[in-house]
Amino acid sequence: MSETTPGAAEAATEPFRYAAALAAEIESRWQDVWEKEGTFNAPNPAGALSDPAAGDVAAKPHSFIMDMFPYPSGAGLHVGHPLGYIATDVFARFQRMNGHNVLHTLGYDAFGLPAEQHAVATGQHPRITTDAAIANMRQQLRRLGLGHDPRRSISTIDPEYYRWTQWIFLQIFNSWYDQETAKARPIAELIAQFADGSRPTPDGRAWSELSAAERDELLGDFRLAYSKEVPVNWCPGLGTVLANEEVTADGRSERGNFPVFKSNLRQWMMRITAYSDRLIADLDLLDWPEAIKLQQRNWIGRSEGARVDFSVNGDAITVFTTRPDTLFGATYMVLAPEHALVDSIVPAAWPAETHEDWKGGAATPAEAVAAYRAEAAAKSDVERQVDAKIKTGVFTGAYATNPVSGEPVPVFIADYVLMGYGTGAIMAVPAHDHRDFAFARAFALPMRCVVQPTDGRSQDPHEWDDAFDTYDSVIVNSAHDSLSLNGLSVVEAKAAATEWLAARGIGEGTVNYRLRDWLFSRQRYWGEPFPIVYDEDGVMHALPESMLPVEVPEVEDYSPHTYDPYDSKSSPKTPLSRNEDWVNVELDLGDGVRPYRRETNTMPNWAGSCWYELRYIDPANGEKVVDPANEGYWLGPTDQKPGGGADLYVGGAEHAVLHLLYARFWHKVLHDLGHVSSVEPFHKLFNQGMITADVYRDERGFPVPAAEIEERDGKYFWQGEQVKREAGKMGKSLKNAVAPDSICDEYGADTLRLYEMSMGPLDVSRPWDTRAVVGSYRFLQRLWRNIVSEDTGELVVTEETPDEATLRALHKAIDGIRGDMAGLRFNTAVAKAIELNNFLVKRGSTPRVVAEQAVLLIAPLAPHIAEELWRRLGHTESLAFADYPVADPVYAVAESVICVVQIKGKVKARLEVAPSISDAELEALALADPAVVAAIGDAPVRKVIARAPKLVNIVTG
RNA sequence: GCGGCCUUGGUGGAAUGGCAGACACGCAAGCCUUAGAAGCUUGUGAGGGUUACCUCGUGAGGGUUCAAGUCCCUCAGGCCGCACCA
Repeated sequence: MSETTPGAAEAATEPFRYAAALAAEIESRWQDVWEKEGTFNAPNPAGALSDPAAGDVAAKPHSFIMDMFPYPSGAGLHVGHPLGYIATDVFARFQRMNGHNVLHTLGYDAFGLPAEQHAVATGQHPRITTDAAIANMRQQLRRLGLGHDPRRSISTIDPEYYRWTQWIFLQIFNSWYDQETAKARPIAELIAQFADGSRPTPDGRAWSELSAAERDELLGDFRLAYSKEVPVNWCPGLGTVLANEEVTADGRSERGNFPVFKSNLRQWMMRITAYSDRLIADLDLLDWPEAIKLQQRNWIGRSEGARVDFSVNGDAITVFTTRPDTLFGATYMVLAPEHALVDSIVPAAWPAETHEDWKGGAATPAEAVAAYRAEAAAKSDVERQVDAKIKTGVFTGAYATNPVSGEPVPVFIADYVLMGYGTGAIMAVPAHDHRDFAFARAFALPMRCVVQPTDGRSQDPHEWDDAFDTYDSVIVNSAHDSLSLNGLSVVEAKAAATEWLAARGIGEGTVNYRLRDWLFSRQRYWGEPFPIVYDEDGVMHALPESMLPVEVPEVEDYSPHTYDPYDSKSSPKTPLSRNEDWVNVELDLGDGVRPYRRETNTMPNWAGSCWYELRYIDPANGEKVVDPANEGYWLGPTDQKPGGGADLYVGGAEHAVLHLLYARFWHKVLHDLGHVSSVEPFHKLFNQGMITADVYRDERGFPVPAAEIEERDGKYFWQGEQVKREAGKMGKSLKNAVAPDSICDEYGADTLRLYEMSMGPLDVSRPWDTRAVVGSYRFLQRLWRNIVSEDTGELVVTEETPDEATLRALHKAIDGIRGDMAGLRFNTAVAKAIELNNFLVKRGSTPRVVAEQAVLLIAPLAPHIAEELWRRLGHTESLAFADYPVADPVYAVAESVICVVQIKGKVKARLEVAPSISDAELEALALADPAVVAAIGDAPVRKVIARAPKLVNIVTG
């Protein structure tokens, strides 16, 4: 490739030409200047990063512009990765030129699975491979000329960073959610309530009578971070448990694509569910894409309904339903197989006349239940979903009583009812629910129609093909002495039924959420250790702040303990537990030196990214997670940002319910506890699209190197063989990755930046086309040529006063580009800059004042060439803080506009008119135009619409 | 199944309800060059006409409007999210 590189060939013969060699020289020189002078260091109002020389920064407008920080992969970057970084950099530079104090930096999210897997594969310690990957990435990104504040570039694996991750964990651990005030409070305040009796303990004993273990257990039910045995997603192939958000729709791990099983394990959880309502409500404060807000709302899944108690042999089974109006139609019940009440309701023998199909072939109900449970537990989530259409289950042998009809209803267990949602038990209304209908058909259960069908079917469900689940109808067959729902609409009946239940103490209106608590522990080496130890009695102790950070220990063997991916009976083992020297410690936690065992789970890789925006603000603060003065300055709420948060956050939409939900949750806890003034971490969110690339596959379907494809007559060949082309992601595995370095080598970083920004709107995916990059390169060459001679390197700008046409072209460009920049419409901003430049090319010469404005206009997009031209135009200061051009309204409006005259919507004439012309004048002018008169002919004019100054439409006939 | 988004020349894309196709790639012709590459100039939605110019045209069909790529409805195709969530 190097032989055909244009820059290399030209460098020797044309030293003054803006080609690769000159671009490379300019770019590395300016990158050095920026670094040496600390051009992009943003002063804080307080602390180590404040700068007296910067004046009163508090009085300056300021912007905090962020990227979702990268995971440093060993594979290196392709051109798709920096798209967002370039976009935020362009905007950050634009805002800086608008006088803003701009905080813009980039850190590294470096704990996590891939680094560990890479380390295991190469036999190198994860810290070594991760550091190497970060160094490589810094190198690649530096070439792009990103204006970052290097002092703020944190890394999550730095002990000085994760000591604060652990500190925040302790804040969360030492808090509980007070439903009364709807906010987190220190756990000490709850203990005080128990101690002084203002809050009774569950069993009524005094707090002082409880053992340490009992107190521990009780507080665990309140803490926002707690350890508990719960059904979790166990992934034997990875050897770790996973959060719900990390499991794909088809029941596999997002990383590695291994099957995931439900397993009851003691794990760390975060009580994110306490914040369900606030996480939904505060979305209204945010300037986020509606699609992302919707995804978060759906993920939290608020649904209003009722809890209803069904009695079984004196016990009550509580169900959650969104349709209390159909209570009369509940003809059986289903519990999740894991439901705690199952064992207590199962009778010794099958009731007389039990349907054979209900028994699952077992001699007793207990055997049937045991067999079904075993079967369900062995199923992976994948299998469970594949089998979703076929309803399975067994009868428990018990009957419950329908609270409104008083009828006995059989109680089943079935895996279509999930333990994790609602109460893990349902009332089944087969006539009006598709799943219940299918189950009832399979087990020959009775059905009752209680909602009047509106599609012509009869009221006998046994004649139906499927359930009738429309809300837009009225209730029927639903009355007894004290309650009649007949004739009520669905909405009215819901309220009436709920009220009736509440009055009798057997139910109440309630809200249920799909969101579950966040599974927060992983069986990994390469993550933050928990600042938790256990004493000899197994009682948990949080370490004091003074013992932070708990460093990741150096070990011989850091590989995870993985299993056969399908071995659902396996259970997790933590790599840290192998290291007895580290696990067993002697500490003085206030009552003398005692032996303790450390917690050996580690935090998930999301932990570090849950709060990094706070550390960007105050990276060197050793006293606090962030100085309130600095937090308030950069993130504090304002009229424009009612919840506060970073001014712009750019990243991929794939984090919609992972990182973005977790980070909002942590931020709210820190807010409640008084550590931050902002309620939300990110005010404006922008999702950039993906850069896609053609994938070429051979006959066997394997990708072949895209760079080696030859195209002939619309067909594609690799090494003489015809191959197929398809659209795909860009990446190493598809052999179509293009490295930013290769584009920089061939054209320069400014060309790459410009090309990426001009490919299309930032928020949509677009295909990479290496051939098209040359267009951006040519533009920069023409810009250069308008200002500097290619033959001599001398300035060629003229000292003339620009004529009016030139001023109009300039100010029209300024006006348009300014608006486009502010709206992140960089593609059209580039187009307008090219138009201005093309105008100057045609003009034949460039007046100095116009050249300077053009250079400033393009500076955020192509900063190196702009700095160089600015310097050559005689300026000694960097243009990073020069004022961005402002359009003069006198010239931004065209002197004359072409008005189109339409007759019945078809253009018949064009008039050149002043922009200030009135509708009436324009109408008169149009009707007098000979072409218009001719076109109208004899037809009567029925109506004339004039929209000065651009359009007149004459309606005839 | 539920929810959301998208569909414009050969390609990427542009168009506050007001001249569809800005800008760029590609392609074609020309200039330059020993030749190529690079660069420069001109042209480039489709069809018709010698020119002026005419007709058609934004996935398909319908509607609202003086006027629709843009707003509404139906349908098709594609993408994304959720999914046995009671």
